[in-house]
Amino acid sequence: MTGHENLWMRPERPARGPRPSFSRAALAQAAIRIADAEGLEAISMRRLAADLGAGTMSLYRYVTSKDEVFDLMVDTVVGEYLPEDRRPPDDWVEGLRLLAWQARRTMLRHPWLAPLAAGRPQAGPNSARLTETALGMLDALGLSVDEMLTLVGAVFAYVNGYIQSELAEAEALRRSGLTLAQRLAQHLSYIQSLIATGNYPMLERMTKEGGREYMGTDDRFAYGLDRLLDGIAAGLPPRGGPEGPASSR
Amino acid sequence: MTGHENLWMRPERPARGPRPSFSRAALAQAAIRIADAEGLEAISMRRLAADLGAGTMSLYRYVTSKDEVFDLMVDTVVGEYLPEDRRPPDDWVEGLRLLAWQARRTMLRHPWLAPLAAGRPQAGPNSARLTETALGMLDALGLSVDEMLTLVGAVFAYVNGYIQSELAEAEALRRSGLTLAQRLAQHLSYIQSLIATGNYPMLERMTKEGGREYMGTDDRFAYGLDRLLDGIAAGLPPRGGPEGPASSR
DNA sequence: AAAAAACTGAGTACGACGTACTCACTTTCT
DNA sequence: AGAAAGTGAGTACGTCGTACTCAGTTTTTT
Repeated sequence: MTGHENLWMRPERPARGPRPSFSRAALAQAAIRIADAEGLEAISMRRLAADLGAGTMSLYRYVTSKDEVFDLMVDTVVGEYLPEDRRPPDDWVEGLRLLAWQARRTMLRHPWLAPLAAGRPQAGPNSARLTETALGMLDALGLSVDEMLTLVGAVFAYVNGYIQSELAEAEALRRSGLTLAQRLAQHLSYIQSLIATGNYPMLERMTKEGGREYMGTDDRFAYGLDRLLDGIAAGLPPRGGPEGPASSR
Repeated sequence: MTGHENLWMRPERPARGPRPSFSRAALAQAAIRIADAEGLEAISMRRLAADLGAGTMSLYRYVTSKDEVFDLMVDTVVGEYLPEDRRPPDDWVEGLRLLAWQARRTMLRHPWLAPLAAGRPQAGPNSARLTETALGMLDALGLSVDEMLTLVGAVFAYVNGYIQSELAEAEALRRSGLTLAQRLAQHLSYIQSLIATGNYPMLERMTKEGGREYMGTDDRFAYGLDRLLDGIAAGLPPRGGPEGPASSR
């Protein structure tokens, strides 16, 4: 019961016995390298062990399940969200915007991250640093901790949601092996068959205006992020007013 | 090349031969029933076939891969987002808010939906109806189709992101087999060990204020959604102004 | 310095998975 | 009526996560 059932509380190195051949960090690095190069599904315990020059089952000395490998990967890479200079912008809006963009850049650099992180609670040291940093930006606003958490939670919900849908599209394209034009044409011909029923006037307009993709995906990301931050800022009390996150709804 | 490589364009029933014992819809229903009761990972082709009273490989007459089963599930359930009355609120903000809440309700009713939908582009008939409905709500605003898509994309990004993080927490709790209190205590003791380093003043404050969970998760969802809709509405041109989604950033 | 305790990494094995392939059979079109 | 084209069942293969065993090594204790 007092045992260390949590990855992050379990000591990396036991009190006695020979020193391990590698470390959790090395394990995470190796896994990240595989996932970056060949995608998440290329990671198997056998493959990972082979890359590390270890026996497959030896990995279970460092980690109790494959899932914990994923935990290590996520927490390691989440560290990249954090700006390198200790003191980010004073303005909290600029601070959160910066964090959001860093998150976006990181998730695009490691396309496996967004789906993986979305499916598990963030619990490692780097996630803690991230939370600490985000809350620190809101310190001067005079909100309760719960209000702050709600606020940054909303921003990260948007960021994760947006990037995931963006990546899902890219992934589907990659897996289909088609060119973008081919895929669009295929999708379009299905849409056309729906339009033929006469029940989809907006989709019909969509195929006619045909611009598509004229606004880059960076701009789309910025649009939603900026609107959300605008809305949050507008809803904050000018000074000690009654309009904090708690009183919404 | 003119072949039907897409699930939705492939005719369900071929021109000749005996009639199938069941339908794609029945397949989707069976899969949804399993996932609702036992989770996504309980779905295997063998299990699905057994539930349908069919041979395992017979499923591949209806679907070319397991992934297409997931496509069917997602599109089927996405249908539940749509309000049953043809004419939703006139106000576009109320319309989108309603859609967002319907999505939330559906995703909570089918906890496997959010992670699954996030990982694949929406391409089926019900997704098309959803897009049609959402765009229809914005018709009177005088935006271009791309601007509309950006707008509703932002809202759905938030909705998906929020619900996924909410479900991830619940899932982790379920899988750990602990009570909420136990899990919180465990998490807390890790946080405490970090705080002991003195580098986490905000987290320290967090443990002290200790309220936690005083704001329900429905309220948190509403907070971000309402702020986002506020921000979008505020950024719209009063009438033909220069401030549409396109000119952001 | 010696003995005991504890951890190491490699190997083997198991059950479950997605799905390719084969084949006797049934339905529908000509 | 015959032929074409579909049907569902069965078997088989390769891969996965991981439980278990065991000889060997390292560290702590006496």
